[in-house]
Amino acid sequence: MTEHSVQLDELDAKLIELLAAEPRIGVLELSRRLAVARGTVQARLDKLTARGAIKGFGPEVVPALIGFGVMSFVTLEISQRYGHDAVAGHLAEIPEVLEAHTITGSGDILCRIVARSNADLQRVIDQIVGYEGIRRAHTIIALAELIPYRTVPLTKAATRI
Amino acid sequence: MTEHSVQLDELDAKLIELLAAEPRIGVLELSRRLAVARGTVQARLDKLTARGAIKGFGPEVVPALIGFGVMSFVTLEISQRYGHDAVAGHLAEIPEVLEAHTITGSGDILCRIVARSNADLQRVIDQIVGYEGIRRAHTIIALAELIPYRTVPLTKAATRI
DNA sequence: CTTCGGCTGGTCAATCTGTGCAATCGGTAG
DNA sequence: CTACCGATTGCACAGATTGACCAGCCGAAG
Repeated sequence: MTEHSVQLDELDAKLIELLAAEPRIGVLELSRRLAVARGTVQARLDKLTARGAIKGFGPEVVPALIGFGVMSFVTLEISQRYGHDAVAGHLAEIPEVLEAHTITGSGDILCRIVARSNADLQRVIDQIVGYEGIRRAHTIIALAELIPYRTVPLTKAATRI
Repeated sequence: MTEHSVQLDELDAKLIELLAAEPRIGVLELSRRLAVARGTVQARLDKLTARGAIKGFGPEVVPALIGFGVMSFVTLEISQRYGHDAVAGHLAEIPEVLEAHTITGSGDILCRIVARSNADLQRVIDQIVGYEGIRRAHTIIALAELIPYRTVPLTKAATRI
C-alpha cells in the first residue's frame, strides 16, 4: 500500500495548476513560466508521478460529447454471499459504468453510469441488475453539472501546512 | 440536445486509448503506432479537442496521495428560495468539493468531497452546511474504490454504431 | 567542518513540432 | 461517366524541445 501521501510545496502546486490550465506545454515552457531551471521541473514532475500523486496525463473524454448525454449515480444493494469483487467484475464489463465504490449507509455500492438517453439508461440498469449478485438498484439522475470535476483548488489547499 | 455529439470512429477510439495508456507520447509516435500519417493524427486530435469531446490533457491528481485519504458523497437539501446557483457558488469556494451536480430524487445536490480524515470530513461538512441556503446534508463515505474512474471502455463502445 | 540533496545554468546531439505543399483516395452530386 | 469535395498521405523545412550530461552553489544535517 502506498498510503504515503506526498506533501506538496508551492512549486508543486503552481506546476500542477499551470499544467492543468495548458496541458500541452512542455517542460521547457513550464520552467520559463515558473522561473526555475528546466531540470527542477523535470525532477518535480518525475517525483510526483513516481509517487503516484499524479496518476497520468490522459485525455479527458467528455461522455456527453461522444453521445452519452445522461449521467446518473446508481446505488446497488448486493447479496451478501456474493462478494464485492464478483460484483465489481460484473460492473467492470459494462462500459457505461465509469466508476464504482463500496460505501457506508443504505446501499453497498455506488457507481457512476452514463447512457445515451433515459431509455438507454434503463437498458444499462437492466444489464446491471441482471447479475444475480445484485439485489436492487436505486437510481439518481444528474440533471446539471454545478461544479465539474476539479482538483486544482485542492492542490492549493494541500500546500498550506 | 443542443450539443451535437461527435461520432467517433475506430481510429479516434484507438487514438484515445493509446493516449490514455501512454499520455506523454507525441503525435509522431502516435502516427507510427497507428500506421497513419502524422497529419491525420494531428487533424483528429484537433477535431476532437475543438468539438470538446476531449476536454484536455491535464494532470490527474490523486487526492488520496496528497493527503486527502477520505472520499465521500454528500447529498444536500437546499432551501428553495436560495437558487442552485447561489449554493453552487458557496460550494465552489470549498476546495474539498471536487464536483457537484443537481439531481433527481430525495435531495437536490450531490457532491463529491474529500478530506484528510473522518474528523476533517466533519469540518468540511460543517463548512458546507454553515451556509444558510443549505438545509441538510446526508453523507455517504466511500470505503473502497472498486472501479477507478475510466472512460476508455466507453470510447470503444461509442464506436459501435 | 564535511557531506548530502536539491537547485542552477550551461552544453550537446537527437528528436519532435508546426507548417506548408502536391498528390491520391473514396464517396457524392450532377 | 465525370467533376467535385473532404480526408488522407508523403514529403520537406526551420525552429523548438527533449534527454542526457556536468560543474558549481547553497542550506540543512551529521
